[in-house]
Amino acid sequence: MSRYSASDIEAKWQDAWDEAGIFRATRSADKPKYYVLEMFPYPSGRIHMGHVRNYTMGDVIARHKLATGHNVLHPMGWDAFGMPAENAAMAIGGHPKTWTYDNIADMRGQMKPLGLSIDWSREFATCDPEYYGQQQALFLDMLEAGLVYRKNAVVNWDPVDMTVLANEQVIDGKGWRSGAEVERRELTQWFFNISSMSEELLEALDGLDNWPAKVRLMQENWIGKSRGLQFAFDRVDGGEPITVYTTRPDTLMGASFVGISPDHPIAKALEAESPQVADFVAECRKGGTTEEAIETAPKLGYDTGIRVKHPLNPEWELPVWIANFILMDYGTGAIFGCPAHDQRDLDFCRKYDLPVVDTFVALTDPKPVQDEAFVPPKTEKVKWINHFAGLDEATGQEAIDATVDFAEAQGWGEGVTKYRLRDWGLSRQRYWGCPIPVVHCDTCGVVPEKKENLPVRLPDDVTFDKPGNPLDRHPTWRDVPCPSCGKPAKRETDTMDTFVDSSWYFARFTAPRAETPTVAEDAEYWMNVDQYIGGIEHAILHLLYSRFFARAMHITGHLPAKAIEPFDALFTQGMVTHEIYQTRDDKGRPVYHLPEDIEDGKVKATGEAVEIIPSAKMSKSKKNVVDPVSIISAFGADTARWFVLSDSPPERDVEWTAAGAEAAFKHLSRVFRIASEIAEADVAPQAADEELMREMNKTIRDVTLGVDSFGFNAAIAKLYAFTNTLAKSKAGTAAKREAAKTLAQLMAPMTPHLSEEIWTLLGGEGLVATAPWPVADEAMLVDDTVTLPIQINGKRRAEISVAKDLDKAEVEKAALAVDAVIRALDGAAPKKVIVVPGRIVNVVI
RNA sequence: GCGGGCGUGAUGGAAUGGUAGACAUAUCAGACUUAAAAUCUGAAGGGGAUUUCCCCGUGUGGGUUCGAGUCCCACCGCCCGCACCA
Repeated sequence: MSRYSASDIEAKWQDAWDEAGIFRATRSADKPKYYVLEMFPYPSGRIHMGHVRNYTMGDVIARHKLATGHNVLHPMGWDAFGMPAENAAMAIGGHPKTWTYDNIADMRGQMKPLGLSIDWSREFATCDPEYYGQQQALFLDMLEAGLVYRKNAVVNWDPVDMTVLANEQVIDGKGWRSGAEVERRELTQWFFNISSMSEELLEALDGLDNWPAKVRLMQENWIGKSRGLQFAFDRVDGGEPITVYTTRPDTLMGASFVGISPDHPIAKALEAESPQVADFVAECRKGGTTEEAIETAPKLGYDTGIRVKHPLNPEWELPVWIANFILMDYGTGAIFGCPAHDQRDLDFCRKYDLPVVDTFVALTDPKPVQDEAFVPPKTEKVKWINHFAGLDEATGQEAIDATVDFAEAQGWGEGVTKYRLRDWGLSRQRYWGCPIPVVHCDTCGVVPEKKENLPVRLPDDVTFDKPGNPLDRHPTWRDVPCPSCGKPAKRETDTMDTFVDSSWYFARFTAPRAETPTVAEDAEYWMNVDQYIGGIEHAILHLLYSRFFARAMHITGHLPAKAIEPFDALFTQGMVTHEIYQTRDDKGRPVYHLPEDIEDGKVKATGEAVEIIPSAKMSKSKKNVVDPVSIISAFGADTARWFVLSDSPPERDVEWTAAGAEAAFKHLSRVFRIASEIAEADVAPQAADEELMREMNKTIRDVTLGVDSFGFNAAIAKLYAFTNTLAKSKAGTAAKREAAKTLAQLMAPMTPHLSEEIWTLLGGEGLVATAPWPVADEAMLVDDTVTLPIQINGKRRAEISVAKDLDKAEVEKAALAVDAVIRALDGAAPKKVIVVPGRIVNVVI
């Protein structure tokens, strides 16, 4: 009998699957389709355990669906544009293209040994001209449909690197790479008109029943719908009225000032003529943009001297202040401050000695506001003081509605709905991205490139030795004739945000080689993605952008109406974590050590004892990483796959431990050994056969349920238990053989190579991967006799064994005859006896 | 501050309102072995009685129920997301 040798087995069966072509997705009318997709990776060059977990989960689903008679689409590609490639080119030379395609080759080489059931014939990278050319075509269609436009926007500009920085690349107001003070610059940029779909994107969240509630909620908050009143304050000096937006118009009688943003047009006008205002505004803009800085920044205000009239009482004048806490981007950039019912306004008024007027008080404890604003839930009833629309006791919401009606009836304000969601700026002043396919002509303006000229390819002959965008200084690429009038013109040198690339790749997988972005029949057949799997970190941007793109692609005729919500079900998996091993150097600074350099809590090389820091996400800087490649070479892919699924529920983090990995390997070896023994045995049928078959059918039921409901860890626990049962069973060889073959089938989604080997060993026909998934025999799931626990007053005191269909009265009789019950009753009659058939008996005394 | 989630043995975790701790790790004991590894068998929530019996036990306190880890209320702790959003 041979030993379990993962390396021999795994390569052999991967070849067999390839040869049989069983993972190639095909359209056919006779089978239902199933599209399972894991979020595609960025080609960093190395796969990590998080990838293994993510793709294994998808693979379990894909293989299970294949075995249950579906046409499965399970593709893989590369999110291949982006800054790391350019940074590498700047840091170590070379070309982003070479770097990226080399990385893709390396990663594919690391991924293939995992034995994933991927249709590699559909693979693409977003930096393939065949892909980004179609993306350019989509862009042009969206431009024509009014879904893309240009406007000025303020960006973080790094004057040394001559590039735009994302917010997270600005650290303490300085560029993360150059360290230069970041400037705010206004540039003309391209935007997707995602805000035009705010309401639609919000409402459709309701239909996404198979998405985590958490993700839907995060998107809802991100879209940020609010309903309020918009109205204007007339200026005493007759200047342009100041329009404000408020979600609490009911507190208008508590207004004590009007506040405007430092970026408000009035503030800007004053800035130009008054040095004091200019100083103040500069002060406001100085503070950092980090959350911490914003949070701790004190309230600053500047009285402009402008006075406005209260809309309900023209005699009542309010001062206009510039305040640093008012955002120009939200609402109208101007508010009225009601200190009694808003903490920010209260802080502000206390600081600048402005009046505080209560507009309502609590019903039970009516006292005026001191240092804490009174902000009860909008559903709580409160007592109103001198309410203009005549309310006395009412909830905040009722008062808001009444106020909006009142203002609209009197004609000085209107109810308005606003969204926090802003348009998606897609311009990046970068080389390694999808070129925006337009030309700027002095005569014709912005001219779309002709579709027959697509793709607008990135030029290869670029250098990164100078700061700035190489496209911008590439004359032969940049200087082109205008597609419209033919006069000399310039190409757009901005490229697209990489989120664009990942916003439609799922659609492209349905027809990856087509000469159009999608093909109607393929999209109709394969869409939607039945199960999408990825990390929670993409809960907002990637998923929201994809939902927008799917709608845009429908509008422009590239996706069917059913695909506007492209992901039917979403699963967000947890991370793979590991302990951190730390020592300290002679200056007391922490030094981290790789897990493979540690033995018995000591550094192998030096014998120094390490401090163990609790598990955290695997990261290179903390060195708490385990390389999938070395795990595969030590134990095999099946062990890695088994372990990442086994120890924790898939939505939670799983801790990688050496002991756990080893245990997984031992278990798979044991399964192999048990199966080998069965294959060689010859024992006649035994009385124990039936018991084994019953357990087998229960296992089929439980594992199928587990695999269907992302209960992978629970399914694996059942497989462990069944393996124990099989190992100890006294059944004959025929029954054991059947049990072991079923075990192979049930394990196949998780450990496909080992399962094939066992399947063949036991004389299974063809590949286990395509063998029909076992179905539990209902008759075998019900035991003839059941053990019922007997409770006395809800506490378990005994148990009885009864026939499964014994009627309630008989069960009650049997229960009352149990010693423990007789003792407890002590001759008295029970108050009540509850019999739950097949479950439990509870005797109340 | 707002919103959401989670608290179960030494550890990861299991449990359609119905025998809490499945399964696994670590631990301990035994078998096999010259020995070790591997493998196999068994023990194990806490406490008490030592025969198989009793008490306590799912963060804390209350409630609903014949019965609560599970449902409800309050509190404590931890984690995540958002945030001067008017």
